[in-house]
Amino acid sequence: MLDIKYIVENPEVVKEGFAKKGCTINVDELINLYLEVNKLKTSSQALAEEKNRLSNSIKSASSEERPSIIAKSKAIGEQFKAEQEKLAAEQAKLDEIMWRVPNLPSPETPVGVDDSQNVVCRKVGEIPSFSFEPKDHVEIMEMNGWGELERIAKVCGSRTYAICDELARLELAIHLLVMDKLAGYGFKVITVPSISKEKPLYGQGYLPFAKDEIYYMPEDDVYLSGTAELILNSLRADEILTENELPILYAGFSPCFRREAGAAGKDTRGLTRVHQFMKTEQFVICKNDVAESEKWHKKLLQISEEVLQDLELPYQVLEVCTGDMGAPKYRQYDLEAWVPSQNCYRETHSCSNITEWQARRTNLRYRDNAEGKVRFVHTLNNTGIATPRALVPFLENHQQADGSVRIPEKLQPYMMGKKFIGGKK
RNA sequence: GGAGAGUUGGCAGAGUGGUAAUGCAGCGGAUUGCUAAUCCGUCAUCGGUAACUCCGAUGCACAGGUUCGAGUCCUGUACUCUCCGCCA
Repeated sequence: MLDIKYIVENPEVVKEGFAKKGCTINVDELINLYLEVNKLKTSSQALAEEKNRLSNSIKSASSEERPSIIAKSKAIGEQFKAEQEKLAAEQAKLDEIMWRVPNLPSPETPVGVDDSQNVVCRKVGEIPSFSFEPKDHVEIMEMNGWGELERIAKVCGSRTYAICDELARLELAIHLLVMDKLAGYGFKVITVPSISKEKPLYGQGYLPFAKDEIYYMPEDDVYLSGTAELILNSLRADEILTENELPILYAGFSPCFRREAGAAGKDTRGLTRVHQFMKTEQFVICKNDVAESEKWHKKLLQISEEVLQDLELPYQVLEVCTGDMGAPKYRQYDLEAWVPSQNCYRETHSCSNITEWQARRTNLRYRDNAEGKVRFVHTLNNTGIATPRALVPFLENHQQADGSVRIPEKLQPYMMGKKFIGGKK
């Protein structure tokens, strides 16, 4: 959500931002609607004022005066009610649009229409060369008896997964590694529910944009969360924090659910794109200052790069272009890890600065120390790690000739000291 | 699932139909001057205004209703607490 006053005062800036984001909302119509709503507010407030004045005079009025004042007040009340209804209708129109207004992109963000125009910032780590015919992750799992992908699809449907033995342990071990790392950086580790009411989905900016992506359970009027960001973004909703509480850093773990409705036919093999997965999420609430939130944005990126480095995976850093960024985002980096079987990099992390766009939706504010003013916070989010997707590059990059998989040094303490898992017995 | 109690500003907490007390914290100001204290001001959102320290509207969990007038009365919903039941 943007500040409507900012839109009114900077229509050209907003038009340019909308164009870059591929947003078709008509800014001039929006502004006119706002001005119309204000006019109605002014006129209905004048009636309210008169109505209050009359009502309050009744108490001290004599019994002869009362009936005529009551009659007058009643008549104005009717007028007021009619005016209110008009106002409510226009206000609802305005609100409906405001909930669809995207964040404006940062001036540094590359302008583009789709992912083909994302910019590669750097490549880190060496792409492995194998002295044998490398397998893809599904073959490695089959060879080691680590998967039940076909059977589980019959039981639970497509895009589900079941993994076994050392690989099951590995999945959890990676999350523990990431949680410990985040805790070391001062993040508060928190496990959150995967069940959400509707309001947080608007707060995050999932709704009204991506209704098809979300599981909904009508019996209970609740949704399944696609990310802990959803819950963490609303955890402090409606609060007025003190500036001294900031920044607030959360490392949120949760099972995540996505319908993947828009991804028919894509990544149907293996663990890349499943309906249910686990994610440890980085979430930051900081002061309303772009320099401050950009500093945190870089920090979150650095932490997730470290995660990939600890896992010894080659990766590239992308700066996502305006047309490929979601509506909430001011600036976004993606990390992609090398997947040998696909001969390309595939997304593992998505790191975003949302500035105050979500805070306006959740009404999350803080009182500024310097002036005692109430301001909206800035929020940022980044993947810590998401599994089983991260297991795809992991298994494929670390596979050995005998089918075993090497465990990087940083991860070994979480795997009971093992240097390899699987392979010929 | 059943019964009862509750939800008032950043926090605490009064207020049983007639303009939301008071205390604490934070912020601003003044005064005193042995390291702190005293006093004054200060809730949020929105509209008017070039702007405000000015004027006004709205807000007592949320949504309706009754009334000239609702924090207060009525209905529904959400959430919290207590007890009972069920349960991995």
